[in-house]
Amino acid sequence: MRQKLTQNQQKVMDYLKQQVKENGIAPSLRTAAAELDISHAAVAQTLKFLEDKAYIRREGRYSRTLHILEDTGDIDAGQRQKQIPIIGRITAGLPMYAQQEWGGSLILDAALYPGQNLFALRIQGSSMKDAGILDQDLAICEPRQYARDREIVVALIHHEEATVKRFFLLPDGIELRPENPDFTPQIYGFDEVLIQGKVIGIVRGGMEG
Amino acid sequence: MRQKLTQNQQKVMDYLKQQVKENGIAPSLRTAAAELDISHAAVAQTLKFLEDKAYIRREGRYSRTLHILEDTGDIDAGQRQKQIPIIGRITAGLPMYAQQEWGGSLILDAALYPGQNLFALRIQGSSMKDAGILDQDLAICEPRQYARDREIVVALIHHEEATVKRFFLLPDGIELRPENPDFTPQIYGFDEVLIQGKVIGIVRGGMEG
DNA sequence: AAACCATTTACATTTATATTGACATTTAAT
DNA sequence: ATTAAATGTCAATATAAATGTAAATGGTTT
Repeated sequence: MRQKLTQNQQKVMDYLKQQVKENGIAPSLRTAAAELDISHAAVAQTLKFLEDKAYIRREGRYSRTLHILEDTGDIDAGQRQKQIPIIGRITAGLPMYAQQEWGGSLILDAALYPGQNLFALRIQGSSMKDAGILDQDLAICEPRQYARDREIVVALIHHEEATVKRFFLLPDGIELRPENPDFTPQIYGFDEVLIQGKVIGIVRGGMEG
Repeated sequence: MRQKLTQNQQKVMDYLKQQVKENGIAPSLRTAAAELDISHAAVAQTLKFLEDKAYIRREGRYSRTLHILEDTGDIDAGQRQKQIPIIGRITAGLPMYAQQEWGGSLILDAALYPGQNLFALRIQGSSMKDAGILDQDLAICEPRQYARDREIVVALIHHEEATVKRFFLLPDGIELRPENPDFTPQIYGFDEVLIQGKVIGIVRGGMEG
């Protein structure tokens, strides 16, 4: 939804529309200023507001070309919104919703994260630091019961602890490798690890401090 | 269960819902006051009650942004989506609004990223790797003309090159420090660097392969 | 009595508007 | 090419309007 215009902005807007319609080109700042009986810089300032509010679009630095934007507004936004749950803990295969979050859900861009039944997991610790996954990040995950070599996955170890690691398939087991030299890779038997999903993205917020 | 509203509070609540739906933004106190035919302070007071009872949520001290909350205490999903532009290039000191050479737009969670006029910047290179910011990530930025010590900022160097670095204020200049040992910090004079914004979040997608 | 509703008044902050003057760029004339 | 005029930009500044907040006060409802 476009922001509404103030009275003054509407006046300038109307004037612009009329001028463009009559002459095919926008008037110069000083011409407009004279007709509107204000200073040229004031006109320039109002044009800035109009551009901010997406009513007009100007091109180039010193050109007078100016487009009047119709209200075509990107309404496709509604289709692009996707709401996924934020999982707190994963225990015994049953994901538990994290209620301490914002209602336990996260809005994200469907265009960026294709797939269905995605979920988000809040990262604890910095074991995947070198993969650009930090403590408190939200990992966007796609549910999966299997994994391919070198993928970053959400794994449940011993039906208890959920962790995010890089997955390696060994001849006789599974290696879950952190991406941080302070942590050591762990090797498990096939029956010790349950793959829960694959990490397909990261969302980090709250970098206020 | 939420506390029930009084008749008056319900009236104001209904009015707010309708206004937010129509205009996408809450009316000013005095506008609301005029339409409800009470004083502006009365509206403010009722808003406080509504916020206490978790029916609405307001942001900032002097901002008009207001969210309608659902029964569960969540922000209504419709209000939680926020669409921000993805800035493609930052060129020659042009102010932000002029650079909207559509790299597209991004939907994100308004609850996670408060603030107005946010924009996104696609990261090139891995100079901020150790801060968990990787190549091709989308940096969520808040427009800012200044920066505080140690903040991660978007800076324009010599009116040409836009970079994301950690900001340090020195006695006689500015240090822009990468977070990657392969890169070296750079020191600039005050007039060589233009702060364009502050990085408040990261969105990473496409970790398919 | 306590919670709620409402008013008036004063105040701080933000946003919009406007001015002036200097400057850089473009355009047109020479 | 040079010059002059027109034009857009920018900075500093100022003012007005809109807006949210707070305090003091009193009425109404429960």
